[in-house]
Amino acid sequence: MKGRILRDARKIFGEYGFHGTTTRMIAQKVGIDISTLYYHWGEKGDLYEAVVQDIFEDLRSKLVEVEKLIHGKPLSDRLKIALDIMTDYLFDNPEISNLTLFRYFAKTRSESVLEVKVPETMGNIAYSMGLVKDRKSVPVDAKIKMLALMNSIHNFISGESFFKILLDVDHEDYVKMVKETLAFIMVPAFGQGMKDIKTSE
Amino acid sequence: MKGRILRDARKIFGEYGFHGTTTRMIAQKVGIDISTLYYHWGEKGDLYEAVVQDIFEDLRSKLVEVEKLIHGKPLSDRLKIALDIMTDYLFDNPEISNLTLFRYFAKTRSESVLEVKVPETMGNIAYSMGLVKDRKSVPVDAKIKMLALMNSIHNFISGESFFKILLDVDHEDYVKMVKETLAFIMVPAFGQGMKDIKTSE
DNA sequence: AGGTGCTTCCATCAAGCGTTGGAGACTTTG
DNA sequence: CAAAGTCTCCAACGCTTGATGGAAGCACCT
Repeated sequence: MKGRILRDARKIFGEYGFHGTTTRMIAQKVGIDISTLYYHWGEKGDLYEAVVQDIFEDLRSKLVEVEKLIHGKPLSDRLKIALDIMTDYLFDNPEISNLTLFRYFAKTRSESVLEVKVPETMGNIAYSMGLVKDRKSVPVDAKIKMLALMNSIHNFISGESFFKILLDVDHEDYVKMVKETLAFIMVPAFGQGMKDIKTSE
Repeated sequence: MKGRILRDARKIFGEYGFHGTTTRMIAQKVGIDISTLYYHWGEKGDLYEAVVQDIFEDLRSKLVEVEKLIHGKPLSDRLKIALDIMTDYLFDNPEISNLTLFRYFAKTRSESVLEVKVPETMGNIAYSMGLVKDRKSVPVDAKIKMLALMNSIHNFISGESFFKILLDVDHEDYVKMVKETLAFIMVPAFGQGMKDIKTSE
């Protein structure tokens, strides 16, 4: 039950954000009384924290999976494959993108432990992309590039409902266009700008 | 007074989003009673619509200004200048980025007339970037590229408070890094991928 | 059968929300 | 000077919110 609540809370929080979500909405989605929800998770903020923690872990383990998959391949292949897999994964779990962006852009009320772990993750992505040689000491300019990369994907996932109407395409075409656009932008940038580092491998 | 309310409402809505903002917060910021606010603007949703409309017009007129400035210049210069000016402008008016992203990513409750005007704007950007030759008939793949471009900027503006801590830099360095990163990613992409169109000018 | 611990629901609370009515104050008009 | 109009605030409304206390159900052990 505790897990079921967490799973449904993810979706609701992801759609409406922290303020836009009410505990009653979550309880209704699960099909239980609100007091049952409070029994298992305590206050709303605690549940939210747990949800954020949860999606963060999911995202991180997915990134590890991708890293193993692309290891050893040439740079532009690595990037294309990673983009492809991550895009598919996030389209299947849009709450991850939604909540990540919510966390970035909406006013934070209480600083959590999570914020320390995000840079670490960005460093890991930079490493598996071959942008840096040492996982431990990642320069800020590499981190901010990975941030831009990740956010571009998140944007397209979270904005789907809006952008789909705007571009007047269906889901299938939208997914295809997103992948093409991401490749169009990212491959030249990271392919070219990184050649100096690449040759030293 | 009506204008003063609009100006302050922009900031509050931009920081906390629609649900995160209360009419009392806005009134307090302006320094008036809530009923005065209601006297001038009616219900919260109407004020919010007005705010969104307002920032949209601001953004559009700024884009027109940029278009005039870069007209006739070679492509990579156009892009660099446009990025530079828009980044500075949005750092000065972060509510524009905040509200734009909020509108894209948070659940919409009532479809507005605005949504029809956004694709038109994206088409105009694509035109002034030299991506398309005809302002009237802009293909979807050009629009989605402009969307990606604009969103990348918005992301860095809206996420500043979060990313600044994450990267452990101050405002000045952050702005510098953002500009470098945007140029790093966008210039190769649009410089290379667009050469075929460029030559036909 | 009775007790114990865990889980669920009903009823309810105080606080905060969006919103409104009405009474004053100040300016403009006759 | 009075009347009309414009603006502002105080007080309050009904409703939704996050949150809780207590009773009922259920499985398990003795």
